[in-house]
Amino acid sequence: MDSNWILEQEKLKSKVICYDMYNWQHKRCISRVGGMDLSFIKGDESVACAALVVCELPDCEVVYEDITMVPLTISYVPGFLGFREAPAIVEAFSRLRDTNINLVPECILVDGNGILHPRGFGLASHVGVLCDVPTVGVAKNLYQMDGILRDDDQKHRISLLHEPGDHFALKTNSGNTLGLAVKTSAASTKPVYVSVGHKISLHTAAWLVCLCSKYRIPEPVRQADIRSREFIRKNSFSQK
DNA sequence: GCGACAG
DNA sequence: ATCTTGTCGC
Repeated sequence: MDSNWILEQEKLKSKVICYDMYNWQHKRCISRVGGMDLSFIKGDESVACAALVVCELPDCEVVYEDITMVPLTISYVPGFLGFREAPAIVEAFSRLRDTNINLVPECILVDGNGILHPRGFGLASHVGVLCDVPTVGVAKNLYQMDGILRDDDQKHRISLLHEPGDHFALKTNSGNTLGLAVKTSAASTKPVYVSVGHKISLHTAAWLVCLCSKYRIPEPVRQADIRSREFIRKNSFSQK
């Protein structure tokens, strides 16, 4: 079952575009940024709450939200997160396109990695290709691979990050830059790991993440996280 | 065999 | 991911 997933990732990965398809950064014309996240229930592996929110710049005011309970068919397997979480987001994005095309965001921030992934195809790229929308991967923890390690050198470079916007490249042994460790808020010690999802350059991706960050986690993703958790709590799905 | 392992 | 409250500090 794993080999089929690898073939599927390789097939979809060939469609990934790692450069800007629009000139938002130069013209400063981004108006809406999406964010997605899934929350789970402690003792229930069968369902999860998926959230897709749309924030409007420059203040990241939430102008749209789609919070839904979704069935889970696949368990979490490191390296294959897309197969577990992408379907719910693809459906939510499809609903948004069908019902509120005027609120469709220019880009979606995804919690998880883009091409900063063992096979270059993380959740953010998965969502980007399936929805054919620009995406950025924003991971809270580093997925170690190819010489990109949480070693002392890594810790040292993190300690050198001071101002929001400070960052350093995450390079493989062969010298390829797969992502950036970015300090997004003055208060946080931990950086966020940004990588290209689809149809955006790494530089623009980091710029956008910083543009949307009031706290460590960029607002669109943070709001999706808050709202999906709250939905589970209010509906007492936890007492199962 | 042992350790690693986004969410 | 989730289990979990308050608390120390800017």
